[in-house]
Amino acid sequence: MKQISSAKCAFGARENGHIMARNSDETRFQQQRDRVLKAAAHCFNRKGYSGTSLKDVADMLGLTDPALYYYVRNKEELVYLCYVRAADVGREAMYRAIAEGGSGLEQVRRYLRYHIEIMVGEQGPIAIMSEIPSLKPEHRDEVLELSRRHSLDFEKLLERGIADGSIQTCDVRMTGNAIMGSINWIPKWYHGDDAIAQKTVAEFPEILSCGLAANTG
Amino acid sequence: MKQISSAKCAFGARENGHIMARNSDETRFQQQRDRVLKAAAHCFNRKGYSGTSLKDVADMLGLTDPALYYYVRNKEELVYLCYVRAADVGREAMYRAIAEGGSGLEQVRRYLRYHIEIMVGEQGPIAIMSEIPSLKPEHRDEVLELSRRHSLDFEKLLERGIADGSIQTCDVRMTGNAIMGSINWIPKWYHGDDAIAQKTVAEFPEILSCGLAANTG
DNA sequence: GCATTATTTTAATCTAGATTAAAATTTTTT
DNA sequence: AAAAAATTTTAATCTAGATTAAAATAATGC
Repeated sequence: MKQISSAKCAFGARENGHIMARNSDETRFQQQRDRVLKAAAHCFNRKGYSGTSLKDVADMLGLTDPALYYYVRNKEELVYLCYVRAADVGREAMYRAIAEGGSGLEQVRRYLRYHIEIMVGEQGPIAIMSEIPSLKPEHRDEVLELSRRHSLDFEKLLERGIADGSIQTCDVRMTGNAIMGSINWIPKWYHGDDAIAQKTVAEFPEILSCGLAANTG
Repeated sequence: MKQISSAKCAFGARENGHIMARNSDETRFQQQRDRVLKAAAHCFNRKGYSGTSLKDVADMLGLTDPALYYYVRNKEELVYLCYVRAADVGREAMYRAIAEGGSGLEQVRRYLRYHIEIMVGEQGPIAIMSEIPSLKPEHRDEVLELSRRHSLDFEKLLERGIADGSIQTCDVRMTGNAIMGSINWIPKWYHGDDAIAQKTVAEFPEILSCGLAANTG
């Protein structure tokens, strides 16, 4: 009985925003839920949304499908949380990149590196946002909003670089679309090979930004 | 009765490769099926795979869902055909670009323009390949093969440009991943606005290739 | 060790939406 | 205009996989 209440409390915490865990039980719950989200992201990226059943996700964790309902209300919410998590890591990467200052171009490069490091690193896999439209309206709107805001933030970064002369004049909207597309597509071809992860982190940020640099001369 | 036979014939033609239509009836059948595939691509891109029912697709065409079974065996085949079509337009764009010759960089630029023109133009919408993993094995393997071959062809193009000095040395695999990701993601943000289509065709190829050009000097 | 709470399981439901069958309509052929 | 073929519809099924209920197990606090 109380477990439902506790679960509800945890859910409430999530729904209300970012309330700190009040005790170690909630922390454990959230840790487990994170494992669920990672497993789900892995399955969604590898088997597609319709191709992954809750059983697939549960199997990865050595659980049985109904156990997942202890952590999420339903499959829709599972997807939703995966997407919120994906948005979070992007925002986090950008936040860190900006906090460290430097020219616009430097910040862009750093953001790219951080975001990519996360996508191919420990914290991954990050779910590709393929099924936003089948989220329920409130969730869909929220994720779209997060996604839109991230794009706008990136465009602001580009504008900053144009303003400080480190980035050449360009259509920031289209440039943003291009670069974000590349990043969002990574999970399509990256499947956990460490060597490729290394290479991606080393090469990708440069590839994505080498066309941006202003001609200094 | 015979209608099934005729449908089978049409299916057989597709399965066997590229047999020309023997009479106008088959042409009409194929035209209608193309309309079905376009409608499906539109729905999949807008509503996600799991979010689009066959009824959604049928509604777009003023049909009823079972009517679609006259054109495709099942939903899986509908997706499969959408993806084959997507692969076709990419191959077609590359073929045209190469046929017109020029330096490696010129060919790359032309390919990008052609492919993008198709994606935001009349022939669109082109389905995003989000659900390859849930295709049945033979279909999945075929689509993956088409996709892989296209990537390799693009990498060859890059290598040609590097060889002839029009493109600066780079990791062609990663560069290909980056550029293809941008292109594949287009349907995520392009939703049929003609003005944006114009802009995309004008800006995108340049954005994607401006980092490639060798420093001539 | 007992009581309480948290977590997971087993065993049923439940349902949207894919699929099929048969009949009706429309088109083409002769 | 009748017959044959092509296309679409209406009316049922059918099923995988999500979801729920209740019970069982494990963990925690006292």
